[in-house]
Amino acid sequence: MLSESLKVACSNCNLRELCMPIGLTTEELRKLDDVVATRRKIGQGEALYRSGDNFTSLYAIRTGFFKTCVSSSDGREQVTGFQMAGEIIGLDGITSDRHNCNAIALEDAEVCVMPFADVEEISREFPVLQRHVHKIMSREIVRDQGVMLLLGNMRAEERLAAFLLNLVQRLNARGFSRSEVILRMTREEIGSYLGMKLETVSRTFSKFSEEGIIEVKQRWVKILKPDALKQIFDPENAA
Amino acid sequence: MLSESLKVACSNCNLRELCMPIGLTTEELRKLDDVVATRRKIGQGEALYRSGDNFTSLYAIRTGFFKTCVSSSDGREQVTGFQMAGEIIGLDGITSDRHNCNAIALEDAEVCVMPFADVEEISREFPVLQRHVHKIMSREIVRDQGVMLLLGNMRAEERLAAFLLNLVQRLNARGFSRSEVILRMTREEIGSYLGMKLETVSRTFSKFSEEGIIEVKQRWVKILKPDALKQIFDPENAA
DNA sequence: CGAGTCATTGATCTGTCTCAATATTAGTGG
DNA sequence: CCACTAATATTGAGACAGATCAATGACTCG
Repeated sequence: MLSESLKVACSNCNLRELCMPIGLTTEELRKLDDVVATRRKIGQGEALYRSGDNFTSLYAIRTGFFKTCVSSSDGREQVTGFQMAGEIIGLDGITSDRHNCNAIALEDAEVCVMPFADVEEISREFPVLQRHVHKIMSREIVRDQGVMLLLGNMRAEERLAAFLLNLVQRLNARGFSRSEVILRMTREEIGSYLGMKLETVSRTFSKFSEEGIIEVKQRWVKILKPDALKQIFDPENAA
Repeated sequence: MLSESLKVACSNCNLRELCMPIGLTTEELRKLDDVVATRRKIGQGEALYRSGDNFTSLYAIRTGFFKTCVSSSDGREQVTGFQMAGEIIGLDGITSDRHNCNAIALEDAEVCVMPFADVEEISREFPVLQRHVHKIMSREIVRDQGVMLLLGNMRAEERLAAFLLNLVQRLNARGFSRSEVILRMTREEIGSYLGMKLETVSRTFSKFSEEGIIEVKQRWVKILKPDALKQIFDPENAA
């Protein structure tokens, strides 16, 4: 059995229920395997791509954890998202054929390289895949709208609560614990994402901890009262 | 001559250099005319679509001015963007087949209705159009990243300066003045978009006015020193 | 012309930032 | 294996940008 060639196939990737192959037939999956021809490893702290780089491909994260960030000309940096296994990054490059943000690995990572020309070609052939690509882009737009709501309307505690819940929810969908997380990012990166200073992030963690809602020890966080967290950023709809 | 039928055609729409038909051949344009079969008028204050509505179509704005906004379950509203002639709205609905935000006309408006299934069909036929649709979605993602940078990193003055410059730049691309604007939105809507309270918006307008950078009289704004505005939110790269 | 919406301005309050000191952890080389 | 260094995290005290509360003014539209 060609275990090597099996490895690089979407058709038996254990992320296929989260990633690109979602809802495809065997036939469509086989075609997709041709698109995802190569893999790429990125060491911790390294960039998968940087703002200004030529755009050629989308990337499906196989393992590892990324942040994407934009920076203004005067050096201010804004983290625009954190991405994990099964998520697609690189969409920002399509408009101008150049990437518009940096994608940095927060731990050693591996991605599947999907040349965008090939993605488009196979999309023309398979409406199901075409729709899926569109949904992925639209999902990113909807996510961004949620971040705007967070940045524009919420207070520090609400932001951090929303952040934690979103993180564990996504990790849970990947088979990890719903209550324990090892954060892959620094307080500064969390703060940048949430529009607050690292000291405020740290203080807010401590506050939650004092209130018995979570337990924190540096990067390790345990959620003791998920409902209390929900109530913080969404008082009406707390479960 | 069938002046009526000419009117509903992309092929002789005066927005075709800004909107969907960008860069298409005559043949492709003719096909696009079939997609854009209908128009719809929306009165001031009315919704083109609301969060939760079934998603069926994208909309190209022909005339008028829109805001899009999301609201959290506890009633907080965040304006996520202001859209004008030639811009495409509705992309948020693709992921879940339901719209995820409200699109409200800020003045009487008319849109071209583009059933998304038709857009996808013609995209499969014409790679140029397919790429264009992808670029439109990617452009929205990049725009959203810019808003995140604004909301996460900038102070009130910087936000308002960036907002004004962006607005006149887009109006200018549509043949309007680069220095005078009639704002179509209230101070509260500007504030919601920029993550600040309406009083702060008003005060910041007044401050710019005192400094001789702009002239303001309610909804009417004249930009006297565009470079000074640029310098506020981008000290390094001011023209 | 009158009622309602929207904008401006003032006075005060507060959440978050800033500056600063200390503590913890991870990484490095002897 | 341990000391040393650099990076990261926590915590405190004080300052400030923007929020809040409140009153007045301007415009719009039936």
